[in-house]
Amino acid sequence: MRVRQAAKASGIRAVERAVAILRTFSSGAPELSVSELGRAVGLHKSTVHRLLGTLERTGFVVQDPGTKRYRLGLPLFELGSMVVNTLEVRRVARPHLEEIHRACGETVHLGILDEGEVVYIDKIESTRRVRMYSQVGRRAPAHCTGLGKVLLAQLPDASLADVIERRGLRRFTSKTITSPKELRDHCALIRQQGYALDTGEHEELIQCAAAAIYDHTGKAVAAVSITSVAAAMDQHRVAEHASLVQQAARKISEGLGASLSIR
Amino acid sequence: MRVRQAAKASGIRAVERAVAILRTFSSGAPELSVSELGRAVGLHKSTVHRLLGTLERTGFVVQDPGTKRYRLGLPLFELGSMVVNTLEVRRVARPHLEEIHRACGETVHLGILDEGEVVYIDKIESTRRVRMYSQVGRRAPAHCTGLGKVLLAQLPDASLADVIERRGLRRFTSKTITSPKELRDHCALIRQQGYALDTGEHEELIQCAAAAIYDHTGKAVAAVSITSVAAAMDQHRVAEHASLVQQAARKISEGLGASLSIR
DNA sequence: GGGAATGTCCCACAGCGTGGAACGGGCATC
DNA sequence: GATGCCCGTTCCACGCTGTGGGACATTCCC
Repeated sequence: MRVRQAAKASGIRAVERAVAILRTFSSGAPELSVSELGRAVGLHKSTVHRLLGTLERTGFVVQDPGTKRYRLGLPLFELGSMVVNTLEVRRVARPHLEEIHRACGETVHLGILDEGEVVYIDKIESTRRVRMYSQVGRRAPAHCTGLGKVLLAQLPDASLADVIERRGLRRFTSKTITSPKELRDHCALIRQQGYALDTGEHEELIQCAAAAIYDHTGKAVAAVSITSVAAAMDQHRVAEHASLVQQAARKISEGLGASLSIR
Repeated sequence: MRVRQAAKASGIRAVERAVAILRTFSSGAPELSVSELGRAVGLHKSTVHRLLGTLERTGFVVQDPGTKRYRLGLPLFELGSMVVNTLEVRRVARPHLEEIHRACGETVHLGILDEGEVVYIDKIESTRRVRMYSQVGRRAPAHCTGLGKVLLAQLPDASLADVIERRGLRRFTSKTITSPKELRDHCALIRQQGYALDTGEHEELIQCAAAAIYDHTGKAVAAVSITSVAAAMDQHRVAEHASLVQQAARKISEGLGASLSIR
């Protein structure tokens, strides 16, 4: 047997393996076979089979009787829904996201920072024909997205440095900020102007304006953004979007009990 | 040690226990302590503590550093989102749900049947002041909800009997159908008219019209419903809602490849 | 019809998960 | 301020339980 992890505050192996199996499923590969999973997590197929059997009896995975392949099950969806449904910010923000959407018709996102990455926790789809593709629950890098940058800008210097070190500053387009110093300067600008712009830094044709949401302690807990296709944008629209997200972010922050004086 | 389960095609105990811990979290109790969890699942707190530690390192739970209590973590949300995002019916149905909502302004639900219960997989909130409370990801009984009944009506007799036996026909209001025979007759009516009505059978003042969605094999895979407050309803509105859900359900079914001739 | 890959089942071994006990800290009660 | 209670956490020896190899039937593809 191949040793994968050299101990280090070891957890329960069977549980870790079960989780690893679950996390192997992705949008690109929503259905996997025993053998595929075995290769992916580096385990003997009999071991994987047993783990899958256990997970199936809990409903966390389901096996297609025809193809014998496995998918994730609905109980996971229920647990996952609980996570966001109990996120107060999501509840409070929803009506304001709708208001933004009514005002501009573009895609509106609500996101938080987790482990140095952006996680989309709510979304209203653009009514326009050309749309950006995104999904609630997915992750995106922080250093090249509006939501991410506006949240990074609120981190203490040490935390920002930590994120940069752990996640790196991968280049996605010619506009992507890949130098730590440049990113720090950019964050200072974001703090000063009160919103972040992403001008094709993650995907070439996508623009984005984002503003941070604060809780009652003054901590930035989430951010709201408007995403649009760059071609349709001019200076005026950019300013309008920036203004919309700032207003909404302020109202949501107030809804979370943030005192009016803060920002 | 107390034996909880008398074997029976035993799975991996540690994994089953980990899942049991995760499932102990609920909307009503989104934060739990080691001891609470220990009591809930019937395990020694040191065992629970170790399982939680493992789950924490995978991100499935997070511990509040202050209160020491545990919550479910975002990775669960990600996995759960994947489950619905890969549900084709949800993608196909979304625009039609929006269309219904524009037409009537009421709460619109998309739901499926899982283990004899309704699971809400999408929702558009009513714009009216008085709203029904529901959450995507939650479950509801099938025998007393529009979504549930219209899906039960599509089950083979044996499957319906199985659901009744396993879930029972619990009474929620004076209108709730609690007799198997009555439910079967009611299902026949639903099949005949092509939609189901819930007139306060689950919650006193809530009315609901629902229609089933079929996939390319002709199997009912989901259902769409309009929920409204009973007081505001008259015969005409009921008929309108029934018509709306039927039209939408037909279009969604077509989007899933159901042949036009079926229903 | 052969060959390879698959899913499933079984088994003996020892590695790993187990729960009891013990420790330290926080909180309410007296 | 002392007391007792309950909490979360850590440690450890024991023996149960998860492990992976192997065998088998089946399916798929050359």
